[in-house]
Amino acid sequence: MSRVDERELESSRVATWLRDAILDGVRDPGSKLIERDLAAEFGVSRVPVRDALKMLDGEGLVELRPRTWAIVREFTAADLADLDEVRQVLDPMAFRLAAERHRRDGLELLRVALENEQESARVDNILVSRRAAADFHEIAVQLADNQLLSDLMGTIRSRLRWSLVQHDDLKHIADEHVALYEAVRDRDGDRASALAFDHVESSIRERLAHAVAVRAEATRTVAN
Amino acid sequence: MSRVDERELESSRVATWLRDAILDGVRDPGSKLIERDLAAEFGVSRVPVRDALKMLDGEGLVELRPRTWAIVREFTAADLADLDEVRQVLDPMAFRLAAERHRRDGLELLRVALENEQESARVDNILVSRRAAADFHEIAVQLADNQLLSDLMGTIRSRLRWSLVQHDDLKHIADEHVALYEAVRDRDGDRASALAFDHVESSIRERLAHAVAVRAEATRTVAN
DNA sequence: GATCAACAAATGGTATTCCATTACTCTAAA
DNA sequence: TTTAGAGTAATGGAATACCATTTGTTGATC
Repeated sequence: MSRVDERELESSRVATWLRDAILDGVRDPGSKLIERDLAAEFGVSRVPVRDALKMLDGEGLVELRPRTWAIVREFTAADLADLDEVRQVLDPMAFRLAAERHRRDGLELLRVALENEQESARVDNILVSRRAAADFHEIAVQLADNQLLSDLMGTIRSRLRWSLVQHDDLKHIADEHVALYEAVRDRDGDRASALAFDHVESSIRERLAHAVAVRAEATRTVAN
Repeated sequence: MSRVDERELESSRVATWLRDAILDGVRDPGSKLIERDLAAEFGVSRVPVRDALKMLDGEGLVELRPRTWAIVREFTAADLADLDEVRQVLDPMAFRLAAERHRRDGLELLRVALENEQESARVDNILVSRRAAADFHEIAVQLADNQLLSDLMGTIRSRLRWSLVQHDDLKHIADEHVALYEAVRDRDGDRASALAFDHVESSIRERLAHAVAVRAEATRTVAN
């Protein structure tokens, strides 16, 4: 039942394994990623590991320097700011197009994801809610029906997932998603676009508040 | 003098070779890319060829299906439309940020690229002018000082280069670049953004006109 | 004549091996 | 004690070999 799909490539499995390890914090930013070690650890040869590292490099999760070991990408505040700026143009575009172009079955998928998100946010199931929120975004991008946009979003997906760990006002996010859904459903591109912009702005504000809270907590701890 | 840099990776050289072959039309869209053949043709083993195909897959120039041969990506009208839509949000963003953040030495680079473009457009040097126009865009993206934006633009650079082959009103492009440069120089983000949007729109119109002209020509030829 | 099955050829995925380059360490000299 | 340098270990890049999967073709059957 839970047996792995033999058709999936080893390199993809290694990539998934490594990606989760990095995003779950098992591998520290800046730490070495040595092909031979990873290969031995995962039980494959170096070739699929190389391929996997290439993929993660494309996603921006690892830094692949020529002729020396790769390292886990260190995300800085500047990286987060860059991501926010890009989202501020791509998310409105995605939701505008989704509103203008969605078909009935696609809208239904969006609705289901939204319901999952609301329900899990209501009962404070952080992991499921985060996942559903990510699904909501992803489905909206699909509805936009622009393959290049989907590809670009795919390359920043891991970064996004990483940035989401930074804050967690799930109910607030779910509420904004409700408004976004309604704009898409009503085929109101302008409203969807504006809401998406606001959504990014509010997530930026929330992250800042979160960072301040963490810093205050740290200061308090030091003081004691 | 023109001796190759031995420090550059073999895979990068293969990628450059293949990329140029595809963009120059030496390899037809849809044609097979067989690792063994490419390796023999370029005189290396399959390994760097595999790596190169991975890179070009990331750039959207080749389609890499699992367990069977890769093919040269076939660009459709839909692909061009997708590219235009993405440019309509990323280009304004890039020029707005470039206007707001540029430093003196960066602006100087932009000015030099612009002068090259104007001069070569004046004497109808198509190749140099296209190259300079591409440089102008690329430098502007650098001035925007957003690493993620640079990366995303990098992934669509090959597509852009491909789409540029479709039209060639060089002087018109150069004129619009002059206006863009002035907005950037004046640190007028709003104007730069609006001009960039118009710039994309006019390039879309021009391509359409070009396509219509080509089709009319074809019809005339058939009629004779 | 069309269709499907089986076999053969071709192809990409992976493992193994070797090599050039890089990073580390230890020693000796200032 | 610090620093420069040589020697050594470690690492990624590339070549080669082998295997599983896919594709193309041929022939038999309906």
